[in-house]
Amino acid sequence: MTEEELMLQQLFDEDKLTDKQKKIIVAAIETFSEKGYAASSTSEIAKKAGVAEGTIFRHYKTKKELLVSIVAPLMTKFIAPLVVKDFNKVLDREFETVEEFLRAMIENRRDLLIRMLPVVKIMFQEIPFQPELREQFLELVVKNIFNRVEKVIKGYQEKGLLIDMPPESIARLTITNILGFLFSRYILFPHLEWDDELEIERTIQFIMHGVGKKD
Amino acid sequence: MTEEELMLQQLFDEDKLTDKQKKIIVAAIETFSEKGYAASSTSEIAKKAGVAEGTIFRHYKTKKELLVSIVAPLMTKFIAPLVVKDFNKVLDREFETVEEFLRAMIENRRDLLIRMLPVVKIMFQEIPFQPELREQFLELVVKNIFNRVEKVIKGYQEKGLLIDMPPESIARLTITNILGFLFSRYILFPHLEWDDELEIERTIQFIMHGVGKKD
Amino acid sequence: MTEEELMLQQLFDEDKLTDKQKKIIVAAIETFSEKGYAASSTSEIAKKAGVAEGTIFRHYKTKKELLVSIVAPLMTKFIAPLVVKDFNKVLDREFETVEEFLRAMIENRRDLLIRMLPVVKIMFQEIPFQPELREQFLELVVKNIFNRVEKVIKGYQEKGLLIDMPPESIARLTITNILGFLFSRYILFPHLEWDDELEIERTIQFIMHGVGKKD
Amino acid sequence: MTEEELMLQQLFDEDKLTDKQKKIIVAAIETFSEKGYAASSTSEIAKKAGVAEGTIFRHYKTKKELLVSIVAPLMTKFIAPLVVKDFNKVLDREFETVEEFLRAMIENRRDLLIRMLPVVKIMFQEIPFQPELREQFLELVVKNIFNRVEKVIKGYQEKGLLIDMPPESIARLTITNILGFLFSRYILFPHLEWDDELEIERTIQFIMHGVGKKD
DNA sequence: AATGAATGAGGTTTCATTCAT
DNA sequence: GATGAATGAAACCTCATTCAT
Repeated sequence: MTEEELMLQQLFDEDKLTDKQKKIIVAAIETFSEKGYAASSTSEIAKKAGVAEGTIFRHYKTKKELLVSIVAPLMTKFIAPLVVKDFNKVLDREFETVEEFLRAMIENRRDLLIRMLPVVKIMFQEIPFQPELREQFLELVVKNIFNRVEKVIKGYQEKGLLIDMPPESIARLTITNILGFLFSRYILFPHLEWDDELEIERTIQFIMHGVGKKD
Repeated sequence: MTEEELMLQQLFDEDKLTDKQKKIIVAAIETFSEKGYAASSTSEIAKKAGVAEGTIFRHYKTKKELLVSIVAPLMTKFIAPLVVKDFNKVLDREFETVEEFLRAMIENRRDLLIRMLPVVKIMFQEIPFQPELREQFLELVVKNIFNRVEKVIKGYQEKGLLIDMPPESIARLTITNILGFLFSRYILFPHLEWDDELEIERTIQFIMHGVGKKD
Repeated sequence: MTEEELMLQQLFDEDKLTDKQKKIIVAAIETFSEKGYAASSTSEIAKKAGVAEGTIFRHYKTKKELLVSIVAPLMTKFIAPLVVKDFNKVLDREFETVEEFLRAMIENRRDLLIRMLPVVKIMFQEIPFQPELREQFLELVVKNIFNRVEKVIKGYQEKGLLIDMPPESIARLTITNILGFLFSRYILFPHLEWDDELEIERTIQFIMHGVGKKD
Repeated sequence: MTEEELMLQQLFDEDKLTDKQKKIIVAAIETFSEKGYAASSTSEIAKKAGVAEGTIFRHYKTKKELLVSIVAPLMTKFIAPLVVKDFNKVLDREFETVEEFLRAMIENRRDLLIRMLPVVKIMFQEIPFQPELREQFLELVVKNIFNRVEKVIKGYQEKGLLIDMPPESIARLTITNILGFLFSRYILFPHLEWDDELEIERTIQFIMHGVGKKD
């Protein structure tokens, strides 16, 4: 419960939520994440939250609104550091090498992603089926991240630190590897033993140098 | 319809399916893929297939059996070339470089994956929620592929064509990038314009050399 | 039950209704008529019909569709004799006086209206709230009846048997009195004692001569 | 709002209503009239009134009490002039002809009826379903009006101004026509164009002389 | 083999009403 | 007096599954 409240703080601290609302959100996240949105029943969520079923619908007009209200804040939270003014200037100054930049970004967002893992899971599960989520995701995350990240990539390309592949491809491949690691690590095979720091290092190394032997 | 029948041939040719069964499977694949398993109703599938609701349950005892009967064959089909005897010897002889091997593997399985895309989508959507599927997937695909692929990787490492990272990490990173491309290309953003051949080339290049400039 | 089935025969004989469907309709008519559409629950109707609640929704997609499917046939049935070809010619020949015509019309439709009384009640209760019913009513009943009746009225006016008031006003006033009688007789005060033949005679007399004393 | 307040003054001036109560009543009348009592929700009324849901139940114990508190005053208001002492003497002196009497009565109550139309609509809609209202209506309106009106009719019959039909029939037919006009005019087809004065004249003419040509 | 009417459990949502603040 | 969060019963409706034909 403590951990869930911490997670809620991260996602929802700005809103003033009543006690019951918090319980509903925690229960909904847990249920959606375990069984998927469509297979979760509001009655089950209500029971798990210790709340009358009607209470859910007093706060969220529909079940889908409950879903969106859970997933949407994650998106804005996730891109938060990217919408800080003068983002790239800061980056240029702070990180001399791409490795440092990658390591900082991964560290920076990893905590959030891990803590939000159930919500992240819900988000990726439902994006293919919920047009609202898809639009929000494209609007908030894809446009923002890709725009900003492409600028950063161009900067490093001009410094001669990255190859001349189109920035959007570099962005796609890089993000794929970061999410792919997290996905394997925390969603597909969480029960295997992982040396996180080592795997992150390997992922960064892979992104930078591939797996081919330089000779 | 012709395309769907072709797809069925690929997946189900060994079974003798009646005409109605084929229609049911085609309709189920389409519906599960569009709306997800839990959000698809058997009545909708029956309507789309042009059969009576009862007919579905004559062939598949439950809705879940219908799901499994659709997804399971894909897994065996997918790993088919890997279970051929002397798989790695064949590989060793045929491919002198890792690039060639990767290109061949991607080309070889890509057609199947793309043609089966709706089924692939269903598979990945439902694996987290259906223990039966998860077990089958781990047993058939993960163990088989990783075992075999690790052997191949070791072979190339001995030839000095791959870096000394542990084989399972190389496998993970490589597969992540291939699936990551297919996922972005066909599931997340199928409506964007893609130059497939080019992106595959870039993915292979990325796997081999990363994005850092060699100097 | 026998009477309800007779009523159903009148209203629905052309459709092939299953046994359960008939029971649903009978129960729905009874319930809607007693409590009003909005205050009737589908579960109550199902219980009264001796049917599972789901069965109602197999035949009628929504509760409103059930309402419409009950009321709509009444409208077409009611105007049936008016859409017979050469309606007015027949009338002209058969009835020399307006009184005879009125008496014939009242007799002719009265049976139907009385037998259908619960449905008639439902219809008038719901027309103000259900746009679908209102439109159907205007389209089928008002346009048809008024058009035809106005022709008849003009015929009698040309013969010098009716005063020169505009036909639509004569129609409105006449219909008002017929329905007003039936409404008072069967809906407002059914428990009072009525001499039907006498009241009909008085209503006709009233329509023809008013209540003012001719001197 | 001004018009609604005027209407409220007419109906409710004797009670000391708080500001919120007035808003609740106005909102309830509007909602009940538009959608019917059973299909109106207290939450919608509260929203429309700009008060909290609980506030309604502070003033009216149940939803039905709210209904009754709206409709009941109309009944007493409506029969007000009829319960004035020496009603018929006054009438006898003032109106030499039945036409004048009818015209005066219609004019006199028409304003009230039109202004109160939403409440009238509610009243007629709900009388068949609410025993309380039905009893009140029978007690206050029917008995009072019929008793008094029959006396008036007998007076005119003795003067030789009305035919010898039983007074209750004359009353029924007359009232039918007046209400029938108002019902058609304001409830069934309010959107059609009407020449009110003309229709009233025709209704009076019809009541007095019918539609048969005197020859 | 195929149908489709029927089921009843369970889904989401609405609602009148209560009560702590 | 007023609020509005909370309730839980009941509303409408959906659905996987069964079974007589």
